Parts: sequence; C-alpha cells; structure tokens
Amino acid sequence: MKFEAITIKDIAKALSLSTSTVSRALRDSYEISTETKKRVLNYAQQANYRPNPIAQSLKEKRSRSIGVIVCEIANSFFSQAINGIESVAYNKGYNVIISQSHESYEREVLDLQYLASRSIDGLIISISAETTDFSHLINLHNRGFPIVFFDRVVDDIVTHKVIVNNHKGAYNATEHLIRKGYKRIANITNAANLSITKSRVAGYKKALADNGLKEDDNLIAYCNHGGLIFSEIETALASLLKLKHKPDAIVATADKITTGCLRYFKNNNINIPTDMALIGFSNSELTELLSPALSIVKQPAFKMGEQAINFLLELIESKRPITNFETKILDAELIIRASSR
Amino acid sequence: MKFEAITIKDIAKALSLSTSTVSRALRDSYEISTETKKRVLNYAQQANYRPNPIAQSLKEKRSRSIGVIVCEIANSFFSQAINGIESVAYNKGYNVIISQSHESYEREVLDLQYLASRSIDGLIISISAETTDFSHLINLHNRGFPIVFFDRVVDDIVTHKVIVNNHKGAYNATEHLIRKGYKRIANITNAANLSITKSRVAGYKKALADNGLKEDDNLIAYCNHGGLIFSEIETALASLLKLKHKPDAIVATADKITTGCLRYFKNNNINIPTDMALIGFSNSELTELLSPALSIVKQPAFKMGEQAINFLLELIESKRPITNFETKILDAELIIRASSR
DNA sequence: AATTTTTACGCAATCGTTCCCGATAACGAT
DNA sequence: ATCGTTATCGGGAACGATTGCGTAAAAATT
Repeated sequence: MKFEAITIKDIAKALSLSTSTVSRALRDSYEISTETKKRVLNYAQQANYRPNPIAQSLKEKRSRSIGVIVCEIANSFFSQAINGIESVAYNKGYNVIISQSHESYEREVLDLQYLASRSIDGLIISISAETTDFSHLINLHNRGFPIVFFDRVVDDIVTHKVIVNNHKGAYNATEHLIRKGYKRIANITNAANLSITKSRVAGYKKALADNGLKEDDNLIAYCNHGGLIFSEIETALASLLKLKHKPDAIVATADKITTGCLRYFKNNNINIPTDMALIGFSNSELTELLSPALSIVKQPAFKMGEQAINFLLELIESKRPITNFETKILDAELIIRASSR
Repeated sequence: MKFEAITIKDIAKALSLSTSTVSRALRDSYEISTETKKRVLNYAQQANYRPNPIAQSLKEKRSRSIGVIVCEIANSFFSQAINGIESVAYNKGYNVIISQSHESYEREVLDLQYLASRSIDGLIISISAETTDFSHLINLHNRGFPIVFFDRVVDDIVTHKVIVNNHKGAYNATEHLIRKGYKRIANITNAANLSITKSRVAGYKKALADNGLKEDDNLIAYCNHGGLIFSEIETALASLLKLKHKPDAIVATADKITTGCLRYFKNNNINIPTDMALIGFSNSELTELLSPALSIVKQPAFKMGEQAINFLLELIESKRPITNFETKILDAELIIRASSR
C-alpha cells in the first residue's frame, strides 16, 4: 500500500512555475512577488501540501530526530525522563526514537548502530548495567557526534551530562536510617561499574563513617542486572540474611531493586520495618500505596529529561564546536514513610 | 556540529569505479565481477560504510519507521505494549517513533500531523479519552494509509485491530465480587465514548444481570481523563460514598483509576476489603505488593503490542491492498488477591 | 575469422528540496 | 540610446542511493 503525497513539482506544474519559485514562495523569500506567493500559498494550502521531510533531511544533512537509549521504558524513572525529553523535543520540531538496551551491552551496541544508521542528529543515553567497554560511544564522540549522558554517565567521555546528586541521595537515605537507630545497614545496589553505583555506594559509606559506623563489605551487594532479574536480588538478600551478624536495615539504590527487596521480604514473611527497615531509590507513583509505604529517594526524572534534551539541542544547533561542557547535578528528594520508621 | 559519513561516491572515487558499480557490488548484483565485489566490500568494511537511510527512503518512498500514539508512556500497560511493538519492529529493521496524547484530542491531532509529516510508513494508535471526532484518522485511512488500532479502537474505521476481551474481563471481575457476596457493586470507568469503556461497562452490567442484581446508573462513574487527573477519581468516589445506599465493592476499569481508588480509600481511611472491596484493570508490576494486595484484571500488553506491529507490517509490506481485516481478541487474566476477599 | 553471446561496467535519470547562478524585463538616470 | 538597478523568476546542480539502458571488451560459438 502506498500513499502519494503532493510535491513541489506538482504545484509548479499546476501554476506554470518553476520548482525553485515554488520553493522560494513557500519559504517566503524576498525575491518572489507577493502575487505569486499568494497563488502558491493558496494552492499549497488547498492541496494540503507538506514538505517531504526526507528530501529536506537529505538536502540539509540533518534528520531532525534524536535517539534515546535507556535500559527499560517500563521503568518509572526512565518513562518520566522520556516524558521530559519528549515534551521539549516536540516543541522544537524534533522527533524522538527510543531504544531499549534491556541492561545488555550487546544490545546497547546494536541499538547504537541502528540509531546511527538511521542518521539521528544526536543521542541521549543512560548506559546499560553491563557496559564496561565504551568504545562504541567514544568512536561516535570522537567524530564529533553530539551525545548527552544522563543518569548513568561515562566519566571518560567529556560532554554534557545530567545526573542527580547520587552521593547525597544515598548519604541522606543512610543517615536517615542511622538516626532512626538502625545499626547494621546493608546496601544493595546496581552493577559495580556504573557511575551511579560508585557515587551511591560512596555516599552510603560516607554516611556510615560520619556517624561512627564501620563499613563492612559483606553488607554491600551488587546486582549486575540492575534488579531486572529477580533472582539476583534474592541471592543478594539471602546471603545477607545468612550472615552471623544480620543487617537490620537496607538501602536499595535502584528502582527495581527497591521493589524487589519489598517483594522478597513479603515472600519470606519478614516484617518491615521491625525485622528490617527499607529505603530505596524509586520513582514509582505507587510507593506510597505499598505495604508498608516505602521510604524513597526520588529523582527529578522529568527535569533530568528536559535538561538532557536542552543540552543535546545546544550541541546539535551550535554553529561552532562546543568545548565548554557542563554537568548538571540535580537534587534527589528524600521521602520518609513507614518502611523506615 | 556536523558529522560526515562516507558515501557511495567516496568509495567509487577511491576505487576508480562508478557509483552504480559500487551500489550494485554492495547489493551483490550478478552483473558485478567477484573481483570488484571483493574490492568494494573490503573498502566499505574498512571505511565503515553505512548506506544513508534518508537517501534510501527518498528513493524507495518509505521511511522504515512507524508511529505509535498512546496517551501515556508512563503507564504500565502502554509501556509493556510498546515493548512488544519495539521488539518486533527492531528485528524487522523498523524504528518506532512514539508520541503521547496525554488523553488530549488536540494533542492527538497534532501528534498525528507531526508523525505524518515525518513520513512514517504506518501507525499504531490507542486513541485518547477525549477523542470523539475521528476525521483525522478517517482521512488518513481513506487515503490508504496503514493504521492498526489497539486497546482503544474506533469501530467505524475498518482495519486490523488488537483488543482484549474487555467484556469478559469486566464480567469476570464483577462476577467474582458477586460470588464473594458483595451486593452493591459500583463501576468506575474511563470516558464514556471509548470502545473499551463501552465493552467493560456492558460486561459489568451483564454480570449483574446474570446474577440477579439490578444495575443502577448511580453506581457507574465515568472519568473523562481516564484517571489521569486524580480529582476526577475523588469526585467520582465522593459522590458514590454520599449515596444513601452506598456500594460495598468497586470494579475499576482503568489502570490509573484502579490505583487512584486505592489512593483515595487510603487517604480517607476506608478499609479494603471490609469497608469496600476493590478490583480493577491494571498492568502494574506492583499491585501484588500494595496494601492490600490488589485483585486485578491484567491485560497481555506485550502480546498485544506484538500482534499490533505484526498486523501493521502486514499492511505496510503487502503488495496489493488488503481488504480482509482482522480483529484479534486476546484474553485478560483475572488475578484475585486480598482487596476483594 | 567472423559472429554472437556473455560479462562487467558506466551513463544518466530519479526521488523531493534547496540554492547558486543567471536571465529577463521594466525603469530611471545619464 | 546606453547603462545600472531592481524585481522576479527559471535552469540546473546538488544531497546519496538505485536502476534501466547502453556498450566495450572478453569469451564462446559458428
């Protein structure tokens, strides 16, 4: 099935003009008489003419579309961030092509190849939990391709970045637990290589240190798939609970891990917060309604998305190469509820 | 910032060949000698040549991208459906451009114009709660543009559709409440004009009738924004609770409405299920962890997405016009938990 | 040796737009 | 009458890839 649209040639033929004149008339060039402009504009309107964006892209060497790679759309944080990206992109006439890495390095590389082959003008990415080799990104970046990182950034690549103050978020969450009297606080977190993991673990450790608690590597568990696989959370928690000196509270520093912990405790009849306190990073709208209501560290996902796309459009639309790159750090919100009281 | 890619011309020049020869060599044409093919292929590989999809699109009059319009990405049902769409599209070399209507008719029309202007090859859409005028879609459809509806379909437009057995889903949910002994069962549902609303309300009514319960229009409340605005749920529930003869159970037939009801009851200290039983349509992963665990009607969102994209690709890739349209009806799953016991 | 056939490649048009050059006419100034 | 201006417009070459058609050389056939 095809679907033939009217072109500038059709207009030219119908009005006995040249395509150049029609093109210029449509773009309101000064070299075209008001009379002719009117004729062209009227005809175009009546015929419902729309310029072919593909032809324009070919001519202008830009597609007016940008790529976004996240690990999962079906994750509140990312879907909210995408909302932010979309709202700005829409207003600026860009379209957004979304790809999911599903926390797989291989898939991330494929996604990137795919997007690059679709000639996107720029990329916003939060890298997958598996990714430790950045050559696919470095390659593009070195060739001057506009990239903005958000959430999970790559330190070695110098470009605009948007993150949350992960250190502070984890610090505050941990400190809150300490103030509530918890003594043995475990940290279940994302893959160790991720930037967010490093900051969050550091924040957690700093809070312990600042409050005279000793850190214990046995109390830190890494989930290499970011909690996407429930069993990795089970394994982590099971081994924590097997410790001689069990934890009495948990800081979970990823959305899926936070809710995964809750699921595990419910499955195993472990009472929150009496047997085990829980606080975790999450952007779900439902944490308040959970049982017990979850204490969370909530990221300004929508704003992060907005900031990321603004950064990207700056890179794309800048005439001269940008050398002055910025890292925007937003604050996460600490919301205390029943799971840590 | 630009980013120059290698073209077929560059290869041609480098190897002292014509662009036609290079093109044919790359496409493995029989008219090119094995020798030349090897040279071209080697050079292309070494130079990391990628055909320019925009130029290809212009030539082939197809963009290999499809549009998806849903009301909200940050909704489990839709994000899961998009996952399904994406997984198939990805494998077939199509990319997916997602737009959100935010339940607004105006925005839906704009989205559609936008997508059409981006020359997508086809469209998958679940219409907004506000939409009652379908001329924007009818227009496209009449011009032979491939459209597949899912979830919220338009009866008047004859094309492939993917839905869930909404009647049965609502029927089963209602019947379950009746069996549990609830006598006055209210139904809070989406905008009245939506196809899904009609089916679900009908299913609800049928279950009442089949079990000797009288339907009462005071017990049916419509949320015109699909629960996107919490106040509309509040209003609906408040007026239900003001009735002389209050309901003792609620069937909520939209994701946001279901969780919205729960939120309202918690806010107002209404105990579930003793004061009020609750069952509702939802695809959230967290319903099990809510307090109380929510009984739900769960749609096979991922499968629906897969089916929708398969339908669409059939329409797009078919040589001759398709006249034999299909409506795929999948079954929803009824999951009983504490909120209705 | 003369011919036909096959092989292997180039030319040029095409897709829809844009834009650099001209080209033409009207008009006033010299 | 000649020239310079200005106002309007058209020709045609891009952009990158594809493809029908034409043709030289090589190979096969007579």
